[in-house]
Amino acid sequence: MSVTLKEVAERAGVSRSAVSRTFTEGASVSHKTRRKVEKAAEELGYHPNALASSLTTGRTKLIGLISNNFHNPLFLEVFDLFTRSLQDRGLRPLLVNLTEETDPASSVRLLRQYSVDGVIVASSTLSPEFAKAFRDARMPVVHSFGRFASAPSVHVVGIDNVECGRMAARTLLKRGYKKLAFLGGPREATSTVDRRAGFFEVLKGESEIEVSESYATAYSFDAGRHEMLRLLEGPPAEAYFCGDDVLSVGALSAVETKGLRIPEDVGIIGLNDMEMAGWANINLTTIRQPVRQIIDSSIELVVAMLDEPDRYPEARLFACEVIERGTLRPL
Amino acid sequence: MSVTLKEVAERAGVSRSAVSRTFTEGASVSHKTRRKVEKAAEELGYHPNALASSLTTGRTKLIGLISNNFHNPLFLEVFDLFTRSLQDRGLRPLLVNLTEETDPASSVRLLRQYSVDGVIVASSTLSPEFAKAFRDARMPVVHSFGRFASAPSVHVVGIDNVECGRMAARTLLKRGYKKLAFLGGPREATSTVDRRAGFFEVLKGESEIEVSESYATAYSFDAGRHEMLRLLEGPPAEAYFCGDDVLSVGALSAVETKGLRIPEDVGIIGLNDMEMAGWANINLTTIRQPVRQIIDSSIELVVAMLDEPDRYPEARLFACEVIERGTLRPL
DNA sequence: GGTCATAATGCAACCGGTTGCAAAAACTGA
DNA sequence: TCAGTTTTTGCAACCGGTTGCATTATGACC
Repeated sequence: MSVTLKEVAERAGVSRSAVSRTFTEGASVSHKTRRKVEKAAEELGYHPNALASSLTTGRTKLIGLISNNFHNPLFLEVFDLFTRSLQDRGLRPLLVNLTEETDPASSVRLLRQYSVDGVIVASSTLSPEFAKAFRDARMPVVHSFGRFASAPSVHVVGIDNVECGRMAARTLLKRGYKKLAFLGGPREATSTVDRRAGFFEVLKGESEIEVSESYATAYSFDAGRHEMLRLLEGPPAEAYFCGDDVLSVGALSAVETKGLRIPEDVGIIGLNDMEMAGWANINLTTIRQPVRQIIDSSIELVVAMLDEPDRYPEARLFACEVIERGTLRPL
Repeated sequence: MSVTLKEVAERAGVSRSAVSRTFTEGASVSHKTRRKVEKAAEELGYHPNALASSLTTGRTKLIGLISNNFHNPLFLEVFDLFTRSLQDRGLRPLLVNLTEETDPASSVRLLRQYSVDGVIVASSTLSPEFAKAFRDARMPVVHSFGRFASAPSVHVVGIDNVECGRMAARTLLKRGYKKLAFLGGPREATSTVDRRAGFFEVLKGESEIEVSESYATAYSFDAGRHEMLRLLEGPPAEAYFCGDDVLSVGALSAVETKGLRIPEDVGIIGLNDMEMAGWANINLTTIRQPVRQIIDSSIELVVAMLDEPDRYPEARLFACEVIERGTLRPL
């Protein structure tokens, strides 16, 4: 089948060890043998078998990348960045699609079978417990886009969703909206809970501000549109803080369908700043989540854990920022 | 570190072979030992190391999934389906993001190092040569969404882009459009070339039909919008066949920006039927590519090649269908 | 109970590498 | 030239499994 170490060794007239050493960084080989080996390897078209070597080195350079967000356009960007960054560091992503049907425990088993060096859980909707299952199995794990906790049980890299809620509230207040609403994602999602909390925290103090809340069943276009259509059967709020950008786009389309103008009649602010939010026909005012930084930091963290498996769990938070576009009335 | 075969064998009081056989489908083990082994394994929390076994079996159950389409929303659906289907068959996707910078040869090397059982190249813009590099390295490979060829050099699963071009032309003719245009994706992409060919083939015969053509620099929103804005500086065509759906959405937004009505002033037909095309605020008439079928078929094919590595290359084509929505005038 | 076919088991070699260790080779300085 | 030091090298054991083969245990049948 494939060319092996042994064949190269024979051709080069050296021992197998010598060949192995030629291909291991920092091993002791003389120039002469190295050249002989490289020549033989070249002629035979030899490439070391990463899996075989992982057996003794204990490193596969495989990173499990788990997500359940295969319907959120933001995650195409997320996958793009993750795969690029991992590749740049010589790591390979083993992708796991966590569907409703798949048993969480089975993904732990799976990634253990493949002896991945580390695991990145990329999801804003999964509970911290999920990532913890990997830690319990003694695998380095980082929860990206996960919920901030002041005493995290696993490494978390993401944003402070509560603060995002506050930010949204302040942004709306500053623009003079009096009748506000929170249009959240699924109630169970930790991100929904936190964003709501921050939003209401700021508004609670404000007299003469009216706030209402409701929830879409998913972070999706259809759910957002559906819920907004329902809301618009009654008198609308002046501005909505929507669970995320996809939800916002759904809500926007509902508003248009009902013949209301944006931002004159109804204002909308989203969260994420997915690429599409900037498209001219959507032009969504939103809160940007620094995706690239979160991803780079997640990878750094998981890499650091390779050498330091018992590293004390930390939460890394990145600041978000409001991106002004066309779905809120100007200041 | 991790529990091994040997430890289980010792605990169960049997040989290592016995343990190995307990975990291999169809091996000969008595009920009694099997039970002993299972008990010991359970107590120790043993799980076989897939990579170690791959060394002797020659099967890793790893499938390289290569793509360069990390900016096309359709591919989020593609990745979703690929990962699910692979998982359902007990295969694991090793994702490779092929960027402009990455050297094609290096991805061959990479996937060879990880002894993937097979490779799926998922891209409509890559040349058939790319997939061929894997075949030359004697790896089972399937080019999904690749270019149809009557004498394919590697397995191709996809659609007949020429026929799609014809289909678009006929659809526009049937609606009585007289002044048509092709707004293609990048000139180099085989899909662009083929779609154009089919489109013009049908229209060439038609007298009193006026056709023009131009190209966007990428299958992207910005490129589509940019090119359409440019076109709209002159007198517009009555209807455009756009390179794909993202391009179409960009074009749509340009049309709206210029204050023209859709479909009254300008008609647009796309290709792909990505999820977003059905969103109420986009509502794009388009040609649906049967993504699920293409993916299932690709996986079937690559699985079949595991047992039959020299299987004669074939091209599998799936029929497309026009999805009527709101961007073309009705019949 | 004895013969024979069949099923279950363990041994040992192997998959494609790595690595500790001791021996050999290559330097160093006097 | 030689002892002492450093580098390079090969041996052999190991990583965590699988598998062909010979041996032993089991069961069927008379």
